[in-house]
Amino acid sequence: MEKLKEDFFEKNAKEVARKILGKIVVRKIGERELRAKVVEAEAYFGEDDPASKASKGNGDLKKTMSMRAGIILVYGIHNNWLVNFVTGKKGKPEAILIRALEPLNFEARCNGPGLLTKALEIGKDFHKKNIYESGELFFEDSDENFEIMEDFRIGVSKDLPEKLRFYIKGNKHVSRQGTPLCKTPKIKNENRNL
DNA sequence: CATATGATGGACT
DNA sequence: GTCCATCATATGG
Repeated sequence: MEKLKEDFFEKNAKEVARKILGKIVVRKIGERELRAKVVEAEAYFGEDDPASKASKGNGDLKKTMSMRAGIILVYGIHNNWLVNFVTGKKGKPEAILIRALEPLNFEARCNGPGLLTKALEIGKDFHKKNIYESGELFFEDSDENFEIMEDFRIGVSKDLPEKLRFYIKGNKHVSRQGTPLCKTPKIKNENRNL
């Protein structure tokens, strides 16, 4: 299968989050090549998205999200690294968060954004690299067919009134199949430009 | 430098 | 379902 190119990621984050499902993440570590299928992803926007830290004046994060599509964005939270990929046109702060993977040729738990970065040995050193040139982390296309579910994002305190989380129905590696926890009410946001 | 704050995960009821 | 250890960042003095 072919590597996914820039045009795949240049689209709206919501669309990319949906279409990345089923695609193959390839992580090369020396002689090893880890392959895993994306089973869950979320879309984030740097502006007009209260769930995104980039919306409240986070300089570097927002700047990175505005970079060219395909830039790898690594963000630390609690004691985990979360890996994102910049989407949309250059200048638009958008990204997708990879939340869960199905390991294909290795054994590891990848049913959560913090776990998959550990399994694939992705750390801050990948921040601002891109998936075209590094050769250590990229995506391969796939034409697998499956049913896509959508839901509100997980773990965010203030979500948009819009379903921006996508996952493969029935896949055991998805972090949560049921209703995600969303402690605070969804806020309204009419002005965003998705 | 000090402090606040989670895009978490796992253990537990 | 609930609780909470733990640490990379952001931000303010």
